[in-house]
Amino acid sequence: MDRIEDCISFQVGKAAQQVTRRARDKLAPFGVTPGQYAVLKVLADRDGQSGADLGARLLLDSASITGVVDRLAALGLIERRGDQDDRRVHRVFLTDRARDLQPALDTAMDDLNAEAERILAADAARLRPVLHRLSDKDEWE
Amino acid sequence: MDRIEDCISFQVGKAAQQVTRRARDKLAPFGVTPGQYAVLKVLADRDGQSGADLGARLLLDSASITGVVDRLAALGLIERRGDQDDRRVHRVFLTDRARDLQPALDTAMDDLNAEAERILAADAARLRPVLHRLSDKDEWE
DNA sequence: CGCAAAAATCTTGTATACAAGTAAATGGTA
DNA sequence: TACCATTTACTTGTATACAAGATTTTTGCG
Repeated sequence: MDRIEDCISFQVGKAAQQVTRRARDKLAPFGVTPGQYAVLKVLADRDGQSGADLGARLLLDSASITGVVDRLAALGLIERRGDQDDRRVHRVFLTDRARDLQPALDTAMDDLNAEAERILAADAARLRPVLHRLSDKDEWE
Repeated sequence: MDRIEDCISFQVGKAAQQVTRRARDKLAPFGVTPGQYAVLKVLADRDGQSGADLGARLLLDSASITGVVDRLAALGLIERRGDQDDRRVHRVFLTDRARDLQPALDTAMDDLNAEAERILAADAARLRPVLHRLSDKDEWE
């Protein structure tokens, strides 16, 4: 590899950076970041998940989850409640404010996906499984 | 989009995260991060570039460049020298230590690329132009 | 039962990335 | 020439992401 631009890690990284930047712009009017949106989205699917649940679903370690959940709590979008049976576990619940906000956030992200699909055109269908393979740590040796 | 996993921004982001994690592991024995490697690689191509040059090539803003260059300077891998003609400009030069290190870093990253190509197999050739389109801000409306 | 291993969360420190704003220097123009 | 917009780099503050480690609680095993 002579040029950094030919390095696959650079190429994937820059694509992600650009897409994330777009997501940030789309979500900014609602005061939410892409990472925060991801947590809200997972909780909308099933409320009251633990930090470990969120980390497993979003492929993030416990420190990253703690940070995002802290900020969502400060925004009044989620609440932490201790689990009754296992006192190590803190479960995360959406507030009414988060539930009110959700449709607008989903619309913004649907916009983003539509733009990406337009750019990708016929390659969109092929791209997804490829990205999935790269994301899977078991594929790496 | 019902699930965050179907969101293109999530998929690209997680692929980049995994690849970057691999790059970090490959480069860690040499005390260098992926971002630092990118700057060294660009300087190996042409020494003495300005911060603005580096930012244009690596698609980073001036604050990010300042940070990476600061840390490379602290590691003794680069030196800043003021430009004679334009006193706003600080040019960045590789040290001998960086030049000695470069071949090992390139080998590590070549390894990473080979692994990625193995995972991507027949899709590798198709993936690159697609990522390039996603990275290009002019493609986005 | 009692204790070591494992699990869940949080803390601290490092490295990006970006927004917004500052200061110094340059350049074009009236 | 005087002045203002632009450019370059730096600073500050926010948000990730991860490594490493501390704490609390649970679990499994002898």
